[in-house]
Amino acid sequence: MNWTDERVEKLKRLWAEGLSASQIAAQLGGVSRNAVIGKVHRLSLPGRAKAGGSVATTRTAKRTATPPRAQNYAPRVTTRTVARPAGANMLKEEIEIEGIEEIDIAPASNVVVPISRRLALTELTERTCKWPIGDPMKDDFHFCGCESSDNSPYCNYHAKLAYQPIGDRRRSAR
DNA sequence: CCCTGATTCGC
DNA sequence: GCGAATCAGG
Repeated sequence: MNWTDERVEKLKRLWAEGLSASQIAAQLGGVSRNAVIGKVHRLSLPGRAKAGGSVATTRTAKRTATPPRAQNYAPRVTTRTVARPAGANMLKEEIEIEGIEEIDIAPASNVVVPISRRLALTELTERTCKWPIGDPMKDDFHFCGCESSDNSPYCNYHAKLAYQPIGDRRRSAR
């Protein structure tokens, strides 16, 4: 990949927004984080205030202080729709999911709700939360990206929103 | 070990 | 100019 004007502009914009070099590299595609950092230096763009610090982490910590709104945590397991191609037959598994009793997933008021790091698909690792956010058909589609809990594709918070592990599913009375 | 940016230097 | 390798750090 070469540094076209378009890619350079995107680099400048994302760098100014505070994204890390690796995140920018993933957004641009075809370049490593080293390439991004090298380019930043060659462009004489202002470096980070504190070397080694994580801007994304800092922003997350700052925004986490925002009190969670109760509206976001209403039980919704039984009403959550499952995305699938139009006209596709409902799978047995999905039918069973609709039978799960409602689970109170509202966190206590003192629970810290992780804020999305807004990672792109290519930025996900084995230890980042893979909870999708937004419309996959739109530009701003991203994933939570918070640190995932052990043996889970999601962070602690989103794991509570996701379906329960098969072995732990509680059936409704009906 | 995960990650961060900074620097060096062969290409 | 480019970026992998490396360094120094959280």
